Amino acid sequence: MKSRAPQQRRLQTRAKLLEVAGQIVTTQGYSALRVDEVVEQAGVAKGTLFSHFKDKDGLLAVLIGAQVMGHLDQMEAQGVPHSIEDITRRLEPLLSFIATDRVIFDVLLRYSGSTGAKVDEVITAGFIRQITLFASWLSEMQQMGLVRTDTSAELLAEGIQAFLNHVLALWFCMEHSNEETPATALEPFLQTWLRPVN
Amino acid sequence: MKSRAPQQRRLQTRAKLLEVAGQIVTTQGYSALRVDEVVEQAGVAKGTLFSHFKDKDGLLAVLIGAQVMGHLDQMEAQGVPHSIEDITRRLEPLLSFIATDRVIFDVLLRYSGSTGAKVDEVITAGFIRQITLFASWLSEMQQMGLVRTDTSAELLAEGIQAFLNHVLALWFCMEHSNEETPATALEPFLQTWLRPVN
DNA sequence: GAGGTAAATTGACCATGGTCAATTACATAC
DNA sequence: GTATGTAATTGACCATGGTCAATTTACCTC
Repeated sequence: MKSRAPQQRRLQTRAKLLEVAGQIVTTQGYSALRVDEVVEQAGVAKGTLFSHFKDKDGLLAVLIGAQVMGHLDQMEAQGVPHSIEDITRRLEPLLSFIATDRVIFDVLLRYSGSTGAKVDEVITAGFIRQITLFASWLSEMQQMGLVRTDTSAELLAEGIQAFLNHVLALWFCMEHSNEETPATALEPFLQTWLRPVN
Repeated sequence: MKSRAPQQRRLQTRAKLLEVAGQIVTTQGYSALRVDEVVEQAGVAKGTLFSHFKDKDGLLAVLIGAQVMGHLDQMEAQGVPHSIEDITRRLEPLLSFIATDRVIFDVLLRYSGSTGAKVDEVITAGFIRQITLFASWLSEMQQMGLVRTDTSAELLAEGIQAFLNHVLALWFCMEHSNEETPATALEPFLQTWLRPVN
């Protein structure tokens, strides 16, 4: 059960890997990231990468998690939405980010569950934070009579999550030649899900 | 635009591939299926498999699609549900099937969208049928006052789909040591989503 | 039944993620 | 400083899905 703290060398290696991977991602996109390219540019062996991250998705999860956290910061800073459409507006940047690349969606979905233990993972932490944020919004909006009160804010928050994933899944299956965005597809679901009863 | 009908030889090869693959799946499960094993047991070259199916998922999709169709037959045969809990009961077998293996869920999710064109694919056809079935249930239940009428049956049907995927995604992320099943997790969402408005 | 043509199949080859026994670098005790 | 144990890293190797130019097979026409 005892384990020493990691040495600086290890921290540097990890930082280098993330730096290189981040750079590749920003210039070429998530789906263009190759393990071989990362380790080559980072100047380490392949095995090293996999001693730092469980697998390629684990590396991606850290990068994606950071982006998601940034979006959550933005969302949180804007305060409680004034209406249901306002929720859609708040969600729009995050939705657009995920919609840019299927692998983002895949990684998020894979790590998404775990609304419970194992908070150590970045993605998991992001999801917990997201659900918590939604729930706090909804709780306040319930008190203001803006959303239904016959169901707990937590369940409503989870439902939003479900609809987010739904519209994104559809998004990736379609040719979206039209100007439809995931956010606009989300709106009717949120209305029906959250609108106050009578 | 002209193209001849496939020869018997081709149909036989395809049937053989599906037969072998189906057998492997039933004895070892979907996630244990290997392309090399299939082609070896089918007595054909690797390239042949990929001339019949776009990729490994394409092969899996045919097998999974058949199973899904079977479940839809069952569901349809039972007639319109008498209540919201009844919907959950109808859904339970399908849900359990998907819950047995992550790759089933992944394949279904990948091909799930396409509520539109390209009906040729098995999975797509299954999804369209599923949504249609849900919608017809809900339409009838609306008339009987069993589910809310302030939203179209089609949107409600899509929402059920979203919740199905949601509880399944959670299912695969958790250690389900407890006796919780995807179906029981689904119930509260369906209640909140469908319950008539006062 | 010869020749031509398109369908069907082949299998060597590639791309890519991931493994693990062996090796090197570091820290700590003496 | 030297020994010793552990952390960190290495890179040859493997597993597996997928490609495609070349080859074989079936069909059609004269």
